[in-house]
Amino acid sequence: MKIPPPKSEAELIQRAENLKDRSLGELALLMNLKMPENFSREKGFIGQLLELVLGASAGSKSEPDFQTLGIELKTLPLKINGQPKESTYVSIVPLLSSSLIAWRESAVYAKLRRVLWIPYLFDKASHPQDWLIKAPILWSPSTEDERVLKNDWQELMSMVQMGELAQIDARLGEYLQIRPKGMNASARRQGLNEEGQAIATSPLGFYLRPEFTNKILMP
DNA sequence: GCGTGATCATGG
DNA sequence: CCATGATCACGC
Repeated sequence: MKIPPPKSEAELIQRAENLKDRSLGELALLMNLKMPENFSREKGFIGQLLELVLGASAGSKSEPDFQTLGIELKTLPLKINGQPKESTYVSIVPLLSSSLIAWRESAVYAKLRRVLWIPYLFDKASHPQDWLIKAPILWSPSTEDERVLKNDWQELMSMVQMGELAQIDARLGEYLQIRPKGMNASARRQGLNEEGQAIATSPLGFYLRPEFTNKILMP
């Protein structure tokens, strides 16, 4: 079952709204996919299932999922109280960007300028096939959201570019944080030290804090 | 091997 | 309980 990409934002929204109150098992059946035996391993399954169902196209590229529409797709697991259960991965942290990057030219902005959020109820008490999809939210950051995101991004990227990797941890950033993003703790990438020399470091990613995605759910 | 899709697992 | 740091599968 191959779903073509949506031709317009309106078509994408309509598709997404048709998924409301449906279960993950239904969608997997529709796409002729088997639900994973071990969900704690295939962690990306739900995101990939929704990409397929909605006709997303970017694959593993560093671009928004719906390239021609400029829209990023994000699934968002909710606790039973309706609040986000986890942070949301945005993109890899560029460790070797030699020149200064403008916020609006960044991968983070490219992905966050317009996001289709698909929330779903993550409930450990039931099987993932019974988890329900909630109403989609097509979102763009408000002026104030963008101000904070840009500020976080600039402060964190400044540290990366100044070679202050040792001082970066997940406590920095109001909405946007940096955390490891690799196969495991021994994964290595090339970064810079304070002298501008190449050093080995962990691969890092930008993540949105759950406090922020909760504001998106309850504007 | 790297980036995307993310969630897991433990300490405090 | 929850955030931080660690981890897993897949496509290319």
